[in-house]
Amino acid sequence: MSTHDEDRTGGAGALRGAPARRTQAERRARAESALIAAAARLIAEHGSTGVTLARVGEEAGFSRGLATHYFGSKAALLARLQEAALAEAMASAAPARSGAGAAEELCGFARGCLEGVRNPTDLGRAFVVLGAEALAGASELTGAVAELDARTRAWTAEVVGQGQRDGEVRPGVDPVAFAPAFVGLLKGLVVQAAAAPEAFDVGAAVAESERWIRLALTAG
Amino acid sequence: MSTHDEDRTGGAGALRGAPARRTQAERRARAESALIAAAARLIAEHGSTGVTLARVGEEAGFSRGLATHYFGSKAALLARLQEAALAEAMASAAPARSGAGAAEELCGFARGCLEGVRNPTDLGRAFVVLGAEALAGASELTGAVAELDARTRAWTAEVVGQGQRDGEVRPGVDPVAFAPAFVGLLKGLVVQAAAAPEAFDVGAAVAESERWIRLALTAG
Amino acid sequence: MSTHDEDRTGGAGALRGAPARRTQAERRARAESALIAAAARLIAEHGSTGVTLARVGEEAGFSRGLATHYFGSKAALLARLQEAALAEAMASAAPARSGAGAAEELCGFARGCLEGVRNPTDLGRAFVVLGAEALAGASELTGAVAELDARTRAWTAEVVGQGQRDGEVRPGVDPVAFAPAFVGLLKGLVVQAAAAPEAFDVGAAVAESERWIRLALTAG
Amino acid sequence: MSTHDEDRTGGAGALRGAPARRTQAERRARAESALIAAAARLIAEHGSTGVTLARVGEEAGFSRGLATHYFGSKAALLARLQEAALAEAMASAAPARSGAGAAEELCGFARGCLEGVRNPTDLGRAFVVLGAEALAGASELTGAVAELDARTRAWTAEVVGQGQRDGEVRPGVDPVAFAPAFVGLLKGLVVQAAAAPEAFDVGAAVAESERWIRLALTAG
DNA sequence: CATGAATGAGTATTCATTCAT
DNA sequence: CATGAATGAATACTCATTCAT
Repeated sequence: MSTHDEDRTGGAGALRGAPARRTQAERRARAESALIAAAARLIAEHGSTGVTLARVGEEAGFSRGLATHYFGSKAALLARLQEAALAEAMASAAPARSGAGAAEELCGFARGCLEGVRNPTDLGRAFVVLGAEALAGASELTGAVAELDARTRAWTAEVVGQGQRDGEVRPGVDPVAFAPAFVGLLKGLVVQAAAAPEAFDVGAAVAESERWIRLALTAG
Repeated sequence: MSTHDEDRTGGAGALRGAPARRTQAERRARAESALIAAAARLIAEHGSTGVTLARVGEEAGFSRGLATHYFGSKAALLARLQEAALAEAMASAAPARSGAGAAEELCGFARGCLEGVRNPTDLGRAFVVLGAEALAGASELTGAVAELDARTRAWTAEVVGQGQRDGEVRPGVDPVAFAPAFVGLLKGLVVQAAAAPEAFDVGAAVAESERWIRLALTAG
Repeated sequence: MSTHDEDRTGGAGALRGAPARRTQAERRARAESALIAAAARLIAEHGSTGVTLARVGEEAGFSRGLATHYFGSKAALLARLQEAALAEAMASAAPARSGAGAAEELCGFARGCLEGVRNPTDLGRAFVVLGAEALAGASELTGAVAELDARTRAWTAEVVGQGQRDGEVRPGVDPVAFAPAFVGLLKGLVVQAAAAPEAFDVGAAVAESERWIRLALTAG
Repeated sequence: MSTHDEDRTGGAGALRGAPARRTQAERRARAESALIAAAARLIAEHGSTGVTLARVGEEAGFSRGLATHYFGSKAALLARLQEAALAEAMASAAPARSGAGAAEELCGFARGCLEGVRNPTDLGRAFVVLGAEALAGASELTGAVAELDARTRAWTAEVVGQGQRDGEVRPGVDPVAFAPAFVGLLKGLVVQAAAAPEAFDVGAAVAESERWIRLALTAG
């Protein structure tokens, strides 16, 4: 195909060749994205049981068979979806150090997490749902969730340790024990909010959580 | 059949009638319990997808049709299971006040929760699994989980408020904001531990959490 | 693409034109052969169910769509394959008369058949498989197999008749009745050997068969 | 049905338990037989590819799902069918010794086989078809076919050996080498006749085969 | 009361085929 | 000419549910 284009366009062949290929590839990539987005939407709304390959195809505006055609199996589709969702989650899991103090950095992360609860993306919700279902142990996502947790804990412990070296954090604090409590506090809030967003004042809960974090870093 | 026989045997009807009925009712109750226990086991091990009415019957040592016969539909069986699991969970959700101080009461509850992670019951695991799947909103369990959370938060706030009236808890603390942070901390730890029990030191994390709770109750 | 290049390079058109076309035709013929060979391989290994148009293309080292592009439909591909396999089989079905005596000619043919069992070609195996499946009557190959049998019988009868005219074969033998027995003996041995090559001594069986054939030609 | 009868016949209550069960079991057994018969019919006519679980159910006069319900998978259904067909085939494969002479016994068997070609049962045709398809090596029937062949060869060798001990068969004949030739002759005739019943005179071919067999047993 | 036979709807998956590039 | 994107029909298999015994 690139040859055809080059044959036609003549001169600027060097630039044209790629687009021709990209057209097919683009079509494919675009359709794949659409399918994954559709799958995320469906999972976010109906759980992974509510997702069928046929529905994914139709939700994305294609035929019933396309999702199967691309991903081969439902498991593969879910795997791809998890990959995408995990990448999105990972991006925020261990953010680059901002250079602010430890307390500020941790509290900023906490606010970011809860903000994600208020304006969730389909992919984010799908990740939560899949992660939750993975608790049954049936899924391969279990490992991914565990890794994400571990990564966030490691980042937390590092921030706390740095705060100690900077003299901001009380020396008696054990960064390694601190981390799971911190991660737990956030996860627990997120899960509560996900189950019943209106049942309590999320803003106040975040503020209270920040109070806890600052106390845990500095008080004895 | 045994009823038929006993009905027919007539004679000592006055004496026989009640026991016979109780025997029937007991048998029924016993079989139902066995079915629910089997369902809990299956869900705990294979997730809610792995549960079929036929398998429940066989897992319980009965025929393939019995679960349908008793519960009528799969939805009804799951509802009954949720009910049972919820009852078990509720029992520990808002424990009777022990009379100890607020900090001690909350920390004791925290230790109890994490203990539950270490020695889980089938019903408990089934509840976690169903609750997790309920996040998708597809299930009717969502409401139950939310109610459980709410109840635990209410209990927490009450304990904190009582602590303030007793002078043990710092007056500046807002019990209503405190509660979701407390519940979140526990839920988050439980979920982390459920996903990867060996990934971190649960005991140390619990100790650290107690430190946080005591600080949040008393420090400024 | 190389053709395009050649088309474009123009210049020596008179000389280039024909070769270019021949190259095209050759390429096509070569690709078709490769596709048919790939199909034969797949059928020989996995039965006709294991053959898909896409797999044939890939097995041959081309794209998934090429087999469809060339043959139009699966039926057409199988037809072409059968044609090719039949041609190969026919070549040995009624070999040119060697000029040896009838007994020697028939025994030589028998040895050749059994040799084919030991070193089968993909095309040969595909023919056996397709022919076997054709027994159900679903395929159009049934006729081809029958024709092949008929042709071999005709050749056999002719060899026997010639043997009678040469005085080598006993006059009482009916060539037309002799033929199906001869063909049956060979087919039956081939099939037995194909089903379980190690279950009996093929060499001894061939020797015994030769004894039968010589006796049937000469003894009373 | 039998229950109805017995219900009507009254009296013999002690006999009641079993029949009730038998009715269910009978229903099942009858339906299973009907399904297998339907499957045999379909395979005989359309080959194993033409057999669908749904079609089997409908052909048998039941629902589309019943075959799956009973046999669990298509492979299992085919296995059951093979079992049944093999049992039928085995029954004639190594018949009880008739006490007649070796030649008579073998020729009688040959006539029986060819007779089976003229009046085939669905199960018999299904066996031939499945056996033929098994040549591709994909099926598990390959082993069954091989075993059937081996058994027939063993019976043949035994008959020949006994004939030698009786002085009817020439001592120089090797029973073990004789057997595959004999079995091959029959199989080959059967296959030729199956492919094209009208293409040659089966009766004459059988007579000629008998001539071969008698010669092979007695002539030098 | 209890069993299990029978049904049929739903779903994943395969694959020939059509069509755009 | 060649690739591969997209479709849709066919089919194996699962399972809740109904019904006969």
